Amino acid sequence: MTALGDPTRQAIFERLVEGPRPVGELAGELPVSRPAVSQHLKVLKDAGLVVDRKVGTRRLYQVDPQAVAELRAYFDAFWDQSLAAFRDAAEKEPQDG
Amino acid sequence: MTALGDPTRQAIFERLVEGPRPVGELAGELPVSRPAVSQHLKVLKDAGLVVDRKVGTRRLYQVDPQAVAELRAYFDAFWDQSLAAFRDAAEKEPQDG
DNA sequence: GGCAACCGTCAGTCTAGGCTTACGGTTAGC
DNA sequence: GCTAACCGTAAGCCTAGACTGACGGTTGCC
Repeated sequence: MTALGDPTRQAIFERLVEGPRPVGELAGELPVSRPAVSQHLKVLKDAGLVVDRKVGTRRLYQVDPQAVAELRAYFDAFWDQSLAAFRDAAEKEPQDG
Repeated sequence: MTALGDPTRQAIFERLVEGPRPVGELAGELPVSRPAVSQHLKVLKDAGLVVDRKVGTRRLYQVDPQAVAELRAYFDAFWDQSLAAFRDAAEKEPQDG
């Protein structure tokens, strides 16, 4: 979660969802330098959100679907829980019924 | 996403999933002061993640299920997309046949 | 009215971390 | 071997923002 908190990192993440991309290409589309992108990618990689592989002199990064699945499950559980708590609170605090 | 990036804010958010809580109670469970919790709650509220209501002299905060639903949908779409891109990349880069 | 409990906001401090520049390492092509 | 392209890392700067202490406002109770 902390990894996706930064706007730049989220922008990188969203681009990597579409498919594998090299570092330089990402930096060209973003208002930050290439090293900055490289650092963000390291954070995303350490968080397990992206994977990388070398292709020639370039390095391709891509979103790991399994990590997204875990985030999905995280909010799935929270949705059920918050919905139940919300109904519960609505019953105890009836404003017009 | 930025709102949930901070660890303290995430801790608050996770507690509010279980049900409505007053500010002072949250502050008692966390290693930060009450004003800090109040400020975090403001951020969460501005982001639309939580809702609040006054009950006597206290103010109860709670997670808005609809906001969680949106986050869920966000990662849902990304999951499909990243999975498709992942398979695609695997076909183009067959390491062992 | 007076007191206590609970909370939001302001001002100020201080640290985490995002960014850039500079450097070195690796790979492809000749 | 030489050059160029691509990238990761280190050092340093600097701003956003997380936190605290102090204050005032509101509500409930006697």
